Formats: sequence, structure tokens, C-alpha cells
Amino acid sequence: MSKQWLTSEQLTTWVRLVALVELLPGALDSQLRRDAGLTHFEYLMLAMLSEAPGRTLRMTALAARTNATLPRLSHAVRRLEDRDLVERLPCPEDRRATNARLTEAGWQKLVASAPGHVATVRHHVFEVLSPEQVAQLAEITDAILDRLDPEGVMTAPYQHPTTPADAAEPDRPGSSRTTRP
Amino acid sequence: MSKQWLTSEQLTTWVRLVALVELLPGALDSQLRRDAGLTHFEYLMLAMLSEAPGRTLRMTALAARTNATLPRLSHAVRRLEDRDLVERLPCPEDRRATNARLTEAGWQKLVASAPGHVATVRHHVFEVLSPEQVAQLAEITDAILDRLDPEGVMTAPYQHPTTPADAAEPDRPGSSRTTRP
DNA sequence: AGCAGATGGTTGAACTTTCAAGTAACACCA
DNA sequence: TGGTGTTACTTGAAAGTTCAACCATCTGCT
Repeated sequence: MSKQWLTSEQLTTWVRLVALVELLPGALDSQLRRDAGLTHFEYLMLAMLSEAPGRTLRMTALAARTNATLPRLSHAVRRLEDRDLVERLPCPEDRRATNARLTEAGWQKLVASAPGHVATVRHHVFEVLSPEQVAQLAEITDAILDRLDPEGVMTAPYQHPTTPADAAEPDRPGSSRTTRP
Repeated sequence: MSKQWLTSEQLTTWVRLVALVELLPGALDSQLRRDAGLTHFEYLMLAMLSEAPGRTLRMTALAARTNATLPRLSHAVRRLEDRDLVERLPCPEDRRATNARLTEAGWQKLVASAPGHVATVRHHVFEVLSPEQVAQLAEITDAILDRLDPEGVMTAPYQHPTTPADAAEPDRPGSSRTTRP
């Protein structure tokens, strides 16, 4: 702590960033709950699974990609399982592990809810930013995530554009990508 | 929904922004829980009260400034009351209303925990950004908040730099401002 | 082979948030 | 004056998250 306080520019920026960080998840949540009956966290789980090879991910990997603790994910997956959007399978390679796989109904659910979600994202973020600002925001978030998520677990598989997730996904080539948001 | 999907620049930016929005609250929370025994939400309540005239705010106003529902705030204030950090007073002007006021112990708690919190903010955000990027981020968040929080309730009293909150606060002039983060 | 420690995941209890009433006071108008 | 409707908040129950065990399996070491 070399300097104790923030400059007034930093303070203004920080106040706004905190507001953004508090408000944005709520906005995403309400749209998804209203139009799709999903929380943003549930949507994220489905989206992450949809991008994985075989639409399948180990619990630990899914937890990392969604920033969830293992207990939280375990409970959440059980609820999604009750709704037939996801299924649990024992992992053949490691018998301690459990794989979560998107069901066909889960895939359909995601396909059905993605457009409304994307529209919300566009409305709240991209419609109000210039292309330059989008580029600036990409760099800014990249810099911050460098410390917040050094491994880039949450932004995988978007870390390595030379080996996109789609390459490993056999069915519906090119379409899974568009469901990402 | 004129355009259905996002460009790849937008997608990259969006993935990072989501990661940021998910990760940052957790980072703030763990530091505050570890070093101060406060959640970020509790810290925000104390900070907002500290800036208000007489360190007092109506429940509704505090709820707006912290992006909390009224039931959530009511429960949370009761817990802070149990810890003697906040007290509840009936509002003289409107007998339906309740005022929440920061106690001296609450003020001390805030003063004690602010430096560590600010250090975390600096570490995660301002140390990795250039001054230009800080300015860019201020504009970007401003644009987004325009739709997310048109009234600017969460960023008040930083909306009107000509009438700073400090002007209305009698004691410890100039100091309350620095506890804001 | 066998054991110690690490890893992967689940479960139930405690805590927090949300949701659905419910109460009290204010505001307006007949 | 007395409704009628709105505002401000609280409360208790339901839902979700976190926390602290717990079990099973794997890994590495002897």
C-alpha cells in the first residue's frame, strides 16, 4: 500500500465500476428469469456445456468456467437434472469424477433463450458503446482479468483463438459458438 | 433485435466482461471477509451511510444506493444492528419510514477496514490500467450505466460534483470522502 | 503391496437472499 | 370525515449458497 487513497478520477471510475458490477448481473438475471425461466448462472452452465467437446464437462471444469464452488455447482446441477436439461454420468477415465452433459432438451432450451439474452446484452452494452470503446473495454478487461483470473479459466476457450472450442465439437459445426452469450 | 448475434470483437469483450463481473465481487468479498469480517454488501452499506448527512439514510434510500431489495436490506440492517455497527431510528418527518444510522463503532469499523479494501481495489484495477484506460473506463461505465441506472441512484452522490456529499456532512470534514471505496 | 496424502465430488446444516403477505402511515379526493 | 390507493417497511417461509464433514478414488512413496 504505497499510496493510501485514490485520486478523484480513480474514485469516480471505481464508483461506476462497482455500480456496473452490481447492476449488470441483476439485469441479465431478470431478463433470463422472465423470458426463459433460467438464472444467469444456469444459463452460463448450459452455455459452457454447449461449447465443450461432446457437450460434456467434468464438474470441476464446469465449476471453474462458471466461477462456482463445487457444492454450489453440485446442487445446481441436481436442479437442472430434475428439469432434464443436464445429465450426470460417471467419468470413465477417473472414477472419482462426474461428467455433466447437456441433454438435447438442454440444448434446445439454450437455443431458445439465447436470442433474448443476446438482445439484452446488446441493449445494455454494445448499443451504447462505439467500436473504439468496445476495443478499449476488451483491453481493459483483459488487463484486469490478468490478476483476477491468471489461468483464464473463465474465459476459456476464448483464450486461444487458434484452437477454438468448436474445432473439438463434432455436431452442428459452427453453431455452438453463437450461443455463447 | 435487428442483428441477432454479436461480432467476434463483441463476443470477446462480452466474455471478458462477464468474467470480470463474476470475479470482482468475489475478490472484494474475500478480502473484506478475511480482514474485516464484512461482506462487500455490508461494507457498501456502511460506506453509503458514512457519506450521508448525519450518517443517516432512510431504508429506501440506502436500498437504492446499495442495489438491494427492501427485505434484503431489512434483514442485513438487523444483523448489523446486532453487531452495533448501525442503529435504527424512526423517521420524524414520515412515521412510516425508518432511518438507519451509522454508530460510532460502525464508523470506526469502516475507517479500520477502508485501507485494506482500497489496497485491493488498487491491486486489481488501478495498478494494471494506464491513466488513459482509467479515463476510458470512466466513460464506458458511464455510458452503460445510463441504461442500467438512468436515475444514477447507485452513483449518487458522485453524480453532482458541484454539490458533494461532504458539504452536507458536519463532522470530520473532508474525511468521509476517502472512505468511499 | 500397502499406506499417506491429495483430488473429486456429494450431502446436510447454517446462513443469506428472495418471495409473498401483512401492517402502519400518508395522500388524495369525495 | 371517511374511504381508496400508494408508500415504507417488516416478517416468516421458501429457495439458493456456503460451510464443514464425509466417502471414494487416485497418486506417489517405501
